Amino acid sequence: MAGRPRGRPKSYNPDLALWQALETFWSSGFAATSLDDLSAATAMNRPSLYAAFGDKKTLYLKTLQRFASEMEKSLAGDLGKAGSLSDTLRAFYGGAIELYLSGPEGPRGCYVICTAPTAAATDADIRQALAAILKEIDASLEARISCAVAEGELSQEADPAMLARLAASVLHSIAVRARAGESRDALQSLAEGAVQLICQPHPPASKR
Amino acid sequence: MAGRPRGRPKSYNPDLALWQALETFWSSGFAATSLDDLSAATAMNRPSLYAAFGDKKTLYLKTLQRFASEMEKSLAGDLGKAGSLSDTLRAFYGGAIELYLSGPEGPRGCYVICTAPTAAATDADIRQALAAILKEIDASLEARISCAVAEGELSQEADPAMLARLAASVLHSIAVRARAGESRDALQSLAEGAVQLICQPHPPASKR
DNA sequence: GCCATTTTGTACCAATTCGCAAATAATTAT
DNA sequence: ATAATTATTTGCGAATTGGTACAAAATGGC
Repeated sequence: MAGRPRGRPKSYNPDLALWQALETFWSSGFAATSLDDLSAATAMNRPSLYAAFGDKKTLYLKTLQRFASEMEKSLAGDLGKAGSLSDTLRAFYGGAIELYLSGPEGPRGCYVICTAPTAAATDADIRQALAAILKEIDASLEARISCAVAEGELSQEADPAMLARLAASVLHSIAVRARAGESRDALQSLAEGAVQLICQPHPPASKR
Repeated sequence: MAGRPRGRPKSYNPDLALWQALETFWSSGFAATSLDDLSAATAMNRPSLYAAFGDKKTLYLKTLQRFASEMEKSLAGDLGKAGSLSDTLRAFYGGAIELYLSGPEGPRGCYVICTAPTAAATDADIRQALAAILKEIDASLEARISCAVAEGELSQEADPAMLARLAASVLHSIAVRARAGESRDALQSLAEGAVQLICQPHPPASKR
């Protein structure tokens, strides 16, 4: 049962509020988002925000973790399904493009790629969080591509780690291009080009 | 001769000051950089800054243009030299990596890719400037790759516009990865992988 | 009913933000 | 020299910033 904790009940849903904060940062980035903005978006007053999530930077780091965990779920879903590598990658890119174009006030790209780098140069914690997420993307793709090599879908000569990092690179670029206003068609075409280049039967990128 | 303009002479060098402002934005991004920071970096007091470059956003836009024009010079240099496409691309990526890792206080990635997207979602002017610069990178690479196709270095089946956008995508990713702290080795290896994938003799990415 | 506990709401703080007005300084033109 | 022109300096001011102190409110335990 667990019952209620003890004192006055929270008037907000922590998971929801965290996501609302994330969306606010997503629009304006870390520095340009004020505590007033966050307070308005979450319908929590400042002291509640502070008590629940710590200071602004701590809250931002928590939204990065939250996005990473949502992304992980989605990655596992897209990359985990049965099907050819090319179809899997198409679904992967397709889902990302839809997400990146789905902002309530226009396209906004990837939350992490488009907001964290700015703050990463001067803040080691944010830099580390960004690096961890990039690594996770690389690793998820590498796992799926290794699989394709093992099953003979890709040549044994193919280098899964390298191909994964290249595939991730196109994702990063799509993230930025979406926020810059590129059309869905242009993004989808870029993704398709990446799929064809990566999934070709005779890979040129021999291990060095 | 042109002589001196008329009144009191400027005590600053506009080109230098613009670059100093750019470097300041490069470290902290648009929103986190204050006019005091800019004033200190340029050794200009606030009203002089304002008179010379307009308000903060206008100044930022001018630094984006400045970076784009420097980049254009550098691109023309790297991509314009004689040599195989693969060597040309190696030089292109190599130069970018050195620049991205060369920050006075640690690696800072690409100025445009790592600072403009954050502000681009809410500011149409910045978004437009970003889009223009992305387009310019694509176009420069496409010109060089078209050349390679015309000279038979790449198959006639190759799609220069697509390959250019893929090559640019890897550049964008390197820009972000550098700021996230990836090692020079990792970045160079990624670049080499991109070169090999793009410059293979039998391209799979047929035009659609 | 009364106390302990937790959250909320209001108000406030010191510091910083961007932008500008007005006076001062340095130069050229006449 | 004097006027005209341009840049710099000082200092302001209204607004916003991130963060907190303190009292009021809402719950559970007894």
